[in-house]
Amino acid sequence: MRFSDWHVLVDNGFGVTAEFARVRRDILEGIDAIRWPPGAHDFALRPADLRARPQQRNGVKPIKEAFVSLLADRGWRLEHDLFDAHLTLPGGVPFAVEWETGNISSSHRAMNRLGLGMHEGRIGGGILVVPTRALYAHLTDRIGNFAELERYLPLWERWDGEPGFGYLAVVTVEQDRLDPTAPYIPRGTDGLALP
Amino acid sequence: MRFSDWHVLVDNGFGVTAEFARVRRDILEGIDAIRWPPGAHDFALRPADLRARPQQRNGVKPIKEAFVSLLADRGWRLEHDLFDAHLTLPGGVPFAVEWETGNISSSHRAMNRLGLGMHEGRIGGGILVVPTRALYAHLTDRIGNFAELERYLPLWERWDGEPGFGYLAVVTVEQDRLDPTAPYIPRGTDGLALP
DNA sequence: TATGGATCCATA
DNA sequence: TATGGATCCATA
Repeated sequence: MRFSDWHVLVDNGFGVTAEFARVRRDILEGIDAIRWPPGAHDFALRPADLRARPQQRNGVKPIKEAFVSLLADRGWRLEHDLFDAHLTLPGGVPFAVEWETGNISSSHRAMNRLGLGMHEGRIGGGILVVPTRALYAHLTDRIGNFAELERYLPLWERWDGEPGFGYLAVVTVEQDRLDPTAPYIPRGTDGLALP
Repeated sequence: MRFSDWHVLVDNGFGVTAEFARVRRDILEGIDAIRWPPGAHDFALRPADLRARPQQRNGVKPIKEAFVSLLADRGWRLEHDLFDAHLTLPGGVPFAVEWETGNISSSHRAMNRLGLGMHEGRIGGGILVVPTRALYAHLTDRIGNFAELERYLPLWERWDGEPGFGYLAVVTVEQDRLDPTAPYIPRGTDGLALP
């Protein structure tokens, strides 16, 4: 999958550290590891067909697996009840990453969760990964997406400079290309996994 | 329906004004106007049956109708693309109310929407109405509820004292009583519901 | 029981 | 097309 943009909302200086360089590299490599169809060398998505009845769209559940998997390989801890993944940095401060392909409203909760984590001193910073609008158009309806989150960014940028709020960014991802011959990513509980 | 609690998160002094007294009265009367079954003198809810397959629960869509209707009668404006209802106060500042029976994550978005409205100066304050956990237990699964929102309140209380942030509260509501002989509130066909 | 999510609906 | 919502799912 293709990394699109990195929107920094809060940065107390962490963004220029070596620790950050490592976080950034892990996340970019995690995004790059996402492939479709299984075994492909990139992420080629079958376009949604909104005229079909019922509409044909790609499901989202399997998408993040390769991402989370790579982070785990890189030493990140996966604890579903906290954040998708977090890494304890040399200074002893956990840094969290949330991959958000739930409903757009769930992205609001994820941002608030990162904010609360910083407010309570449980994490020093975090990143939310969401689809661009161009990717969103082909996935399950109403999935989190940057375009819709964008007008709320000023609310979260207010945290910049507050004690405990070390770093916060929204990272966007997109398909490498559309391919009408690719299979749709299965939806629902049929349990398909990316390799 | 029964008013349960009024949790004030932000108050720049609005809470002691005559305008606030009017807002409060309208909201309390709006809550009181919610009845079940239709035509009843109170809100008597059939208990959810979580052992049945599929689970039997009450839908939420019709619940807020009487509330919103009463506010409209009291001069509040209903504009679905902004807030459920808002009232322009003598000072010229709109005050917003959101009735939240969407998913709990949608309650996070609603709080952020109120915050953004104050940040941008479009409203002077707002109120979010959500079910208590006791009401939540009998409604569509994962509906917004106070218990689950509670740990995030410190995040929104941080807005207190900030310019533009006049007033913010979370108001909770609950059934008057459970009644096994009452009909279930009908559900829609959203999400994964079978048609 | 508790929490994060995934999916489809309604309407402007 | 855009936004808020409503409904079940998976799993600890």
